[in-house]
Amino acid sequence: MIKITFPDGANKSYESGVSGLDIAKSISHQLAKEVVAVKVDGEIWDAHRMIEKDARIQLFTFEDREGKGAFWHSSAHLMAEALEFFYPGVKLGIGPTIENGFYYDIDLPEGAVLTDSEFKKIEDKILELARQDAPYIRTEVSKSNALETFTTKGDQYKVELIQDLTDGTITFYRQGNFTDLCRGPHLPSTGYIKAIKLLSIAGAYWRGNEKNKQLTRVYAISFPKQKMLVEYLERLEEAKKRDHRKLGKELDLFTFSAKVGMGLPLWMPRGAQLRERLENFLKKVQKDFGYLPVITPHIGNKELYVTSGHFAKYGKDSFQPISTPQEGEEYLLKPMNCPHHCEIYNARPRSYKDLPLRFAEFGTVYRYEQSGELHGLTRVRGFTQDDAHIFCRPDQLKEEFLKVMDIVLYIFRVLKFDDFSTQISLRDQSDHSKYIGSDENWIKAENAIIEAVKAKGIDAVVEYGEAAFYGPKLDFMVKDAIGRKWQLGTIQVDYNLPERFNLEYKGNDNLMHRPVMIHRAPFGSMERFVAVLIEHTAGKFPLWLTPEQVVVLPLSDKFNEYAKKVSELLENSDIRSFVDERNEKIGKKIRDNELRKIPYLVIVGEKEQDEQLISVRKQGDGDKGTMKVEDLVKIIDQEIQQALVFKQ
RNA sequence: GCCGGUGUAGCUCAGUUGGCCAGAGCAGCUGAUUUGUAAUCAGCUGGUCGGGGGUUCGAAUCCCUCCACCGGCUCCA
Repeated sequence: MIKITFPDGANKSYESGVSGLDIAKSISHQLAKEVVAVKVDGEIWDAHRMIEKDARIQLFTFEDREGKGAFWHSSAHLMAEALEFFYPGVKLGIGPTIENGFYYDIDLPEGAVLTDSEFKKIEDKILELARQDAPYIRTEVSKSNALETFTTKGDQYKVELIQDLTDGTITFYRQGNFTDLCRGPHLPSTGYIKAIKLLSIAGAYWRGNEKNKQLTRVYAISFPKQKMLVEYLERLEEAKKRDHRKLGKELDLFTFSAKVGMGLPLWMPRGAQLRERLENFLKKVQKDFGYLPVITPHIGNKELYVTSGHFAKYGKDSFQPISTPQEGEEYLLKPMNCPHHCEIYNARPRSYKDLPLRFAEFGTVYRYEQSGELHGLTRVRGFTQDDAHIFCRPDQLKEEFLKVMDIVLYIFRVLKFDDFSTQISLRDQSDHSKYIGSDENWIKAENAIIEAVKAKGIDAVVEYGEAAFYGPKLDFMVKDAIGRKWQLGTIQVDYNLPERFNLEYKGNDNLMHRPVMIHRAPFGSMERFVAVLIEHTAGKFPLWLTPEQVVVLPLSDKFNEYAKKVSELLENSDIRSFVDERNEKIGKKIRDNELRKIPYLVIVGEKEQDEQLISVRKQGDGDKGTMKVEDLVKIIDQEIQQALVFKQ
C-alpha cells in the first residue's frame, strides 16, 4: 500500500500501481470522467500512469491550465496522425500547446501543399481516430533506440531533437499506429477529444531561426465538448468586433492609404482630437513631475547615429540616408529621439545642481519595419513616441526610476488598463555581441531596474535577450482584443549613450562626472496606445477623451433653434457637443448616435422647449429622464473628475 | 523579408461548367414626411471587378506578375 496526500493535506492509502484516474474514481464518478492529468510530487503525469510510491497528488480537469496542456498536447498527436494519413512521408517538427490550443510544425513531402480547404477532411479524420478511443501508451526508451526509430522513419527534425536530450529521460507516446517523441503527459485515450477545429496555417522557421528551413505550422484547438468549441468560436467573433482596425474605420479615427505608403497612418479629425487629448493629459502629468519640453527635427545627420551606435546596429535595416544635393551630406529619418536629446544636454555645461534634467518630446520617428510585420496602428513605419530622457546623477537613479514607474502606473490606472503585465528585459546571458557598452555598466543598469521593481513590489517576469542594444528595460505589456501581447510603456536605464556622447556635469567636488540616462515612454507610442485603447474600450472612450461628449437631437426641425441653444450652453461649460440636425425620426437619430458611441444623447422637443429642460440618454444605458442643462453639466463634470482623480 | 490566404460601389457582401449593358442592403444626394427614445418613404448617383500582362470569339470568373490587406514566422532601437 502507498500513501496518497491530497492538496488539502488529507491522505489516503491505495494499492501500489494506482493511477490518478483510479484515485479520481474512488472520489466520484463525475470527477473520474473529467480528470485528464495529475500532478505527482510536483511533476505533471498522465492520469492513467501508475503511481508506485507515497506521493502528493493534485488532479486536473480540462478547466485547469495543466489539464488543457495534456488535452491539447494529445490532440496535437492525433492531428499529426491524421496528417500522416493524408500526407505519407510528412516529417514532424514540434507540436506544443499554446495559450489557446496547439500547433504542429510539419515538413510536407516534396510538392505537397496544405491549404485551409483541406481543414475539414483533416478534422473529420481526427474525429474518426478519436472515436476509436485508442489509449495513449507511454514507453521509456534509450537514446540510441529513440535515434534509431526516427532515423529509420527519416524524420531528421525528431532526430535533431533527440540528440539534444539526455539519455534516460526520453519517452515515446503511442496511440493507434502513431508514435511520437514526447515528454507527456497525455490523455488516457483519444476518445476524450470530442471537438476539434483547425484554425490557420502559417510558415514557421525550424527552431525559430530564419536561416533554417521554413516548415508549415498548423494551428488548431480542441475541446472535450462540441458546445465548448462553438462558444470559443463565438468569443473569437466577438473579440474581432473590437479590432481597432475595424473600429478605427467605423468611428472615423484613422486610415491608411497605399498611395501615402504602407504603415504610415493618417489620423482623421476624430482620431487626431482623441490623440491630442491624450497628449495634453500626459503633458500635464509630466509638468507636475518636473519635465521640460524640447522639440527636435525629423531628420538628423548620419554622424549623429554613428555616434549613438544606432547606425551600426540598424543602418542596413532602416530607411536609407537622404543626402543634400550640393554637399552630399547624409541625413537619416529620425529613428530615435535620444541622440537629439543628448545634444540638447551637451549644448551647455551642466552642474550637479541642474540634475535631474528631464527632456520630454512627442517625437515622431520613422523605422523600416518589414512589410509582413505591419499591423494596423500597433506596428507602423512612422509613429510618435511620448518620449523623454532623464539625465541624472547616479545617486538619483533609483528615485527617478521609481517616479517614472509612478507615471506609467497612474496612466494605466486612469485608463483602466488593469490587466497588464511587466517584463524586465535583460541582456542575452551567453551572447553579448549584440550590445554596446561595458559589462560593468550593464550590470549596474540591470541591477537598478531589478531593485526598482522590487521596491515597487511589482510582479515582473525576467526575459533574457530582450534588452535594447544600449541598455536593459522594464516593459509594460497589454493584450489586444484577440489576445496578442503588445508592449506599451517602457523604461530603460542607459549608461552607454552618455559615454558615447561624452555627457558630463561638474560635481560638488569640482570634477567632471558622467550622468546616467533613463529613456522612458509611458504610452510607448501614440499609435499603439490608441490602438490598444480602442480595443479595450470597444470604442466607448472615457468621457474626458472622447471627441464628442454630447449630441443634441431635436425631435423635428422645429426645435433646431432650441437644440442649438442647448448645445451652446454645454459648450460654454466646456462640454463638447453638437446638434444632429438631420431630417430624420428621433429613433433613427438615437440609433445612429448610439452606434457612434456618443456618451450622452440629449433629446429636445416641444415639452423640453416649453419648460427649458432637456431629456437625457446615456450611451448603452437608455433614458435618464428630463433635467436642466446645468444638471447634465454637473453629471459630466463629476464623471470626468472621478476618472482623473490621482490615487497614489 | 518568408509561408498561407484574401482583394467586386465609401461600408458589408451576392455574382464558379468563362457568355447579353456587373447586383443587393447600408451610407451619400434629391424630394416627400415634421416626427417622442435603437432603422419613415420614394427617386437618383456611385464600380478601370486591386494594377499590369496573357489564354480565349468572349474574362470579375482561367494562367503569370506586381501591389495592398489578413493570419502566422522572423524582426522590433
